[in-house]
Amino acid sequence: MNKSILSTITRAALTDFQKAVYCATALIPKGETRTYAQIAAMIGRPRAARAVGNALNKNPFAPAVPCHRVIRSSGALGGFALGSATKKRLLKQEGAL
DNA sequence: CATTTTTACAAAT
DNA sequence: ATTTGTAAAAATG
Repeated sequence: MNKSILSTITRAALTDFQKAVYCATALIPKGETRTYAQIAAMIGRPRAARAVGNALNKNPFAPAVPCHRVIRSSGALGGFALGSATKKRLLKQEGAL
């Protein structure tokens, strides 16, 4: 309903946490990868790896932030809005894999 | 504004 | 592989 849309727009303003996540993710050097835990630790929330993934998922700067460089500690690519296949391909292209 | 649900994680079992 | 713990946003009321 309209209420949901309004709620989304109201919260569309980036929070400090989101800003930190996008910044840290954008700082990842090309050809390297970071785990969600590393990003979380970088921004001061070492226990918020999950929240980091959440922020990247909503990532309003889709092409601005290299979310494809962020993977899980287990080595899994995690998820990707454009599909895990695309993410894997991008990492391979950069030489991260 | 408070409460509940969901989530692209991580560590332990 | 399954369970538990943690953190934040979106949805719901």
